[in-house]
Amino acid sequence: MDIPSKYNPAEVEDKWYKYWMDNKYFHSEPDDREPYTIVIPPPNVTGVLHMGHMLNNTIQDILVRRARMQGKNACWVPGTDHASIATEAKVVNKLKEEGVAKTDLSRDEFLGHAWDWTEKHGGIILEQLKKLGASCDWDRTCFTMDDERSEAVIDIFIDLHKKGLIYRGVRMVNWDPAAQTAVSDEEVIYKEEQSKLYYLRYKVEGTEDEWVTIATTRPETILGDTAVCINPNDERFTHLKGKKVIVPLVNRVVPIIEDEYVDMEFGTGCLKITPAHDINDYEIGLRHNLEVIDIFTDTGKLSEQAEMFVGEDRFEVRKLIVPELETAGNMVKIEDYNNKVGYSERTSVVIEPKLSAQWFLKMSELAKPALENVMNDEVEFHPKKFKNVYRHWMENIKDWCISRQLWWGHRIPVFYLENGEFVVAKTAEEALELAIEKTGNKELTVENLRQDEDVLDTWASSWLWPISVFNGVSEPDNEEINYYYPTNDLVTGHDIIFFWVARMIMAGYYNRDQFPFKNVYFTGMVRDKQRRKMSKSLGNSPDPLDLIAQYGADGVRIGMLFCSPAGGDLLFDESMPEQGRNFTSKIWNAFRLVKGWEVDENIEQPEYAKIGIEWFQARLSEVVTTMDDHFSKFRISDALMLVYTTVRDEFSSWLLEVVKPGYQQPIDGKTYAQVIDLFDQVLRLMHPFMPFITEEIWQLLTPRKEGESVMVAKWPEVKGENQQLVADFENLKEIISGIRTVRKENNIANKETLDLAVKPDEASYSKAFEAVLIKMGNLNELSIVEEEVKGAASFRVKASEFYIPLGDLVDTEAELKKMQEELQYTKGFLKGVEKKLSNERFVNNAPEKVVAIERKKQADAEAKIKVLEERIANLV
RNA sequence: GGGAGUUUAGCUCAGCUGGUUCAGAGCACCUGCCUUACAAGCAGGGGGUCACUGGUUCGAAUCCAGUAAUUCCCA
Repeated sequence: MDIPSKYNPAEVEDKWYKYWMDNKYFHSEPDDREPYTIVIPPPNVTGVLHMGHMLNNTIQDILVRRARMQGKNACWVPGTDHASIATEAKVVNKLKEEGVAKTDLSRDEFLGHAWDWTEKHGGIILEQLKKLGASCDWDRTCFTMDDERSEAVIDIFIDLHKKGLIYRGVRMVNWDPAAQTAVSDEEVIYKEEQSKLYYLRYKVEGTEDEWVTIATTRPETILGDTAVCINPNDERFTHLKGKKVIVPLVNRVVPIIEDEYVDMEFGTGCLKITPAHDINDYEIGLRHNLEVIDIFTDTGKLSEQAEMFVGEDRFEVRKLIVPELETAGNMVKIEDYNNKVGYSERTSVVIEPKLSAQWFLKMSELAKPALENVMNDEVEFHPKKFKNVYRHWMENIKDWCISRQLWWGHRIPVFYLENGEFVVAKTAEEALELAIEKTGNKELTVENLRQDEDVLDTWASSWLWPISVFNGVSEPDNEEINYYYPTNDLVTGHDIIFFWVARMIMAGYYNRDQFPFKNVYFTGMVRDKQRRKMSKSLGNSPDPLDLIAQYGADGVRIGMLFCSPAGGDLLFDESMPEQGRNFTSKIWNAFRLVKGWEVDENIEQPEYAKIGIEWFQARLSEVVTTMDDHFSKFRISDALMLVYTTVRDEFSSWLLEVVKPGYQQPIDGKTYAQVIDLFDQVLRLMHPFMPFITEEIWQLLTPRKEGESVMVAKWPEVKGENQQLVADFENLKEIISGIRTVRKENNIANKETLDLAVKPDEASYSKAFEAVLIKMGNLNELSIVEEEVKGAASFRVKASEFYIPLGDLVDTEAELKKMQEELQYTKGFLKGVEKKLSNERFVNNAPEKVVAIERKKQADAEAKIKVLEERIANLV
């Protein structure tokens, strides 16, 4: 076999991905095996793969591949969401560039363009996930706006409305003037900004020169003022009670009202009230029955109601109104001021609080089981700390504004009659029936009904995702939903815990009285080395596909995970995939070594090989146990680190070096077969993390049948456990390490053989390992002695002593110094132990096991001190 | 303003029920080595007042209180 000296991921990856697809290994159908299910957090249909997706999907793939190897019926459902606002914004922009305004198009025409866009760009991201090795069941790919998913959204709307949980109300919403839609509280990002605080004075009605000064950051909103408010407890303003003031410029007379909301410390203690454009003012307005004057249009320009600057942009007006106020004598002063301004997450324009009629979903009842079952760990969060965050949000939950003033999305299934009443129905025809029933007017036609223009929030479809991908909303008793639901694990960023995770849990309990997933694994954010978020505008985000091309998918996958503790941020740096790639090289070279051996079936298995293999099998069992433990606790990066060190240290540096035949010598058949088997086991452990290289090597390691694959091979089981063997081997490693140190300190090359004399202590020296010791130490002779050896370098492992005769070379001074230091340290150590043991309360109160350990430490230290003291005495 | 988290080696972080190998890992650094699979490597090595102050305990990185720094979420 001709094995290339360098592993070439580009050649290998596409080949095996195709092989897996051709063999339908990713595909799942319900059967009698235990299911293991993950639904993908659907990425935006028009998005491209970024580093966050890489992390997220790598983790999902690891979980799903391992489950598959454990014999479960693993099903990872992929898909995308339609991202109402973001996609519509992109389509609007594209049309604009072509000289077409959205307002020139009919709804259907616009949706045609949106679907074109979706078909052109949608799915790119899923194709990119294939490059990463994602083992999704692509036959199940879903889209939040495909027929089944759309039906689910409409059905659930109708159902929730029937149960009285959906209502229409006029509320202050977060208005995005660019997208011209309401957005949820979660979609508003507050940023601290340097702005100005304007002090304006309003003349008191009926006085010549009496004024009231207020402070505001938004002077343009005075045009919508309908009151000035003072705190009833504020003695400074007692004289103003019951009076009226004149709003500057527009000269509207408005009342001075009293409300304890006003902070007496802030500004002047007087507050202007603009009920249409501030949530707090709105609530005060309701309490005091104030007029509401909406001075903005949906695009953020001044409306007719403003009376001035009509048609000008809101920020332009802020500049224009200041000189006007100065001229009119109303401007008292302007101060610098830091305040927080809300921006739309989608369009990055300043959010305008605006009154409008919207559809809301009542949350309090839905939240109850969702909160309870997270707090009692029915649904487990990893890491646990997110339970706090979740609880806080759930306990203060507000109704969810689910309507969006957009066209791209699920149109609200509400049909208005001409008299303003409405019916809720799946289709216009059904709506007509209901309308006739409601009005008793048989003359009604579809023409008399008008469907609500708005669509539903994207999350109103995403929250059904774990159910709707199995069509479990519209057909709640179908075979698939019964088999795959609830799903096992959800892997997602902690930034969408409210948007999505919380709402999915609510939907799960509402629809099926069952959690949607057992575990939620929250990943951190991928940031750059300076802890900045990866973003397009900063240009600090590498293109994942470039990274894959450069380092291989396996290298990128494990590179990302090396530094990715659960829930912690990941500080990405190119050295990470580089380290990942280096590790793939390491494995490749180990493979080349093994496959390069010539096998001779006539040779007996050497003792060293027999022991080395027994040891590694025992050690591997420990590793499997620890791995399973790590996975059960979602310590994915710990699991990876364990694989990494096992391959590099235990497998390559110890096992392979131990069994390796001499230069140009053949290896015996038994050892070879056993090493191949152990290599196979190791590849299986590595496979979920690095699927491609493990498949390549696994296929080349030994002849395989068509259709076999490491990805469906059995996950290694614990066998050949032997704690004593592993512990003894650790002593052996220390001895060999001691020999290496002696070589180094005395400049003795590795190829020069040495003699070693051992003054053994039973507990720390096992004769069974001598064959390995001779080989790994490159020893000429190994002898057991009862007395110390003079003229030799020495070292100790536990209470065993080792001598390497060096004749004249030995530096007695240095030896002595070394031993004195060792003695001093051990004495100090012993002192600490003795202090503990002489404390009666320790001996009486501590568990027996702990005391026994201390006694053992004491005995070991005493033995070592004795050895050292004798040796020093003889040297002096 | 309210709440939560974090603080352990130069960096990023583990440290699980207080007790062994409790002060660890990876990276970075330093020293050897082109040794026969691997220099994208191997063999070694140095480095920490576990933020600070107190408390509980036979025993604290670990539990409690306070202080400081810092991050995030919410308003």
